[in-house]
Order: sequence, then C-alpha cells, then structure tokens
Amino acid sequence: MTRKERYQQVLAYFQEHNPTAETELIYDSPYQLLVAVVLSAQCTDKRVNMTTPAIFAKYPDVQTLATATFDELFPLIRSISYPNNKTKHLIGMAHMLVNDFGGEIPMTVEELVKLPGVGRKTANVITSVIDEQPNMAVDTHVFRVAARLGLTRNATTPLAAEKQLVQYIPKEQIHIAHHWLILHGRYICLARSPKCGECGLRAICPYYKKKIKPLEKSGS
DNA sequence: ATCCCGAGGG
DNA sequence: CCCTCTGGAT
Repeated sequence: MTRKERYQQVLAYFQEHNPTAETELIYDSPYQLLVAVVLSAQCTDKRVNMTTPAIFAKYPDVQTLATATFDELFPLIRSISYPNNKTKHLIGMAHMLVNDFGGEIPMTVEELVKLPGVGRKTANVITSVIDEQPNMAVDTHVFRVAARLGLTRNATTPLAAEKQLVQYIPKEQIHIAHHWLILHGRYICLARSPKCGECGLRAICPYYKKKIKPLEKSGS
C-alpha cells in the first residue's frame, strides 16, 4: 500500500469519527497566536490559556511587548514549562519584530523562523492557521503518529516527515489532517503506551501489526 | 510515572 | 545527533 492510500484510509476514519479537542489555544490576532504557540511547547493548551490573558492585557501588541523587561514578564510565564527560555524568546522576538519587520508579523516560514523562539513547527502553525498556507507543522504527535500509521517512511527528522506528507496530501486537506493527527496522538496514539485497544485504525496500522505479531506467536 | 501542538546550542 | 531548558496535571 502506498503512503497516499494509507492516508486516504486514515482520513476517511477521521472524517467518520471527527475527533475534537477538549481545549484549543485562545487567540484574537496573529500576534496573540504567535505568543500562544511559542508558549505551548511541552505545555497543555489549557495552561497556556490560563496565562495568556494577563500577558495580552499587559502587552496588547508587539510594540508593548518589546518594552517588557525580563523581570516584568517572567512572573506571568512562571507556571509554564521552560519559563526562562520562553521569557527571553518572547522579548527577543518582539525586539526583532519591531526592529526588522516594522512591528508586523511576517507571514512566510523563512522570515518567521528568524525570530527567537520560533522554529519551523511554530512557523508552519502561524502561516497555515492565519494565512491558510498549505504547510504541515510536524510536532511530536504528527511525527510519531504519521510514522506509526505508515504515512511517512524512514523519516528521521520532522523536516523529512513534513516534506513527505506535503508531497501527497492535497493542499486543502493539510490543515485538517494536521489537526486530526495531533488529536489522535494526544488522546489515542500516546508516545509510551498507545491505546491501541481504543484505536479504530488498528486494522491498517503497521505499528500495531508489528506489536501484535510477536505476541501471537509466543502467546498461548 | 507519563504526558503536554519545541527550540537553541554544543 | 545529542543535550538542556523545566512546571503542572493526571
């Protein structure tokens, strides 16, 4: 079976079950989404949403964020993972946006990646969500789930996985496919102990087959 | 213990 | 390619 054929089966499954998120990042502008996504690394959306209102109230735009000092911003980020890095990143990001981008959020991956704290995954999220560009943000979930389902082959880096996925997923489906892969990874296809028993994709999942076959042979 | 929509540096 | 950053919920 080709990767694209696998993908079509996976998509059909998701269309039928339409997985939904318990929580999503809350934002009201490209600026707010950028801040929220930078904060979301190794942190639940729920917790990000608990901290962003205070940040957006105190720093409503890039210009005000660029005036923030570390000691002012840090307490607002303290309860999130990697508060030190994220505080530095947000301030550095705001500085570069003001100094090099006229205070506007650039809408290309190449430009966004130059910002401190913004890697390829974040840049892909921003450009796909805000500007509907056909970019696939490969985070740990997408990387893991796509590999297990056979949607990627021999992809050892997120970038390699991204290129494979974008190659055969129809542009208009990339955004929803990304979202569904995330949710599947978050609720079913967990990293350490995936809930294969609850997964309707077992029948077509190479990872499940590999996992089960040895058990059947050695089992009673 | 395991999991949360990673990025930067060595 | 590996390491570090590093808090809270379940």
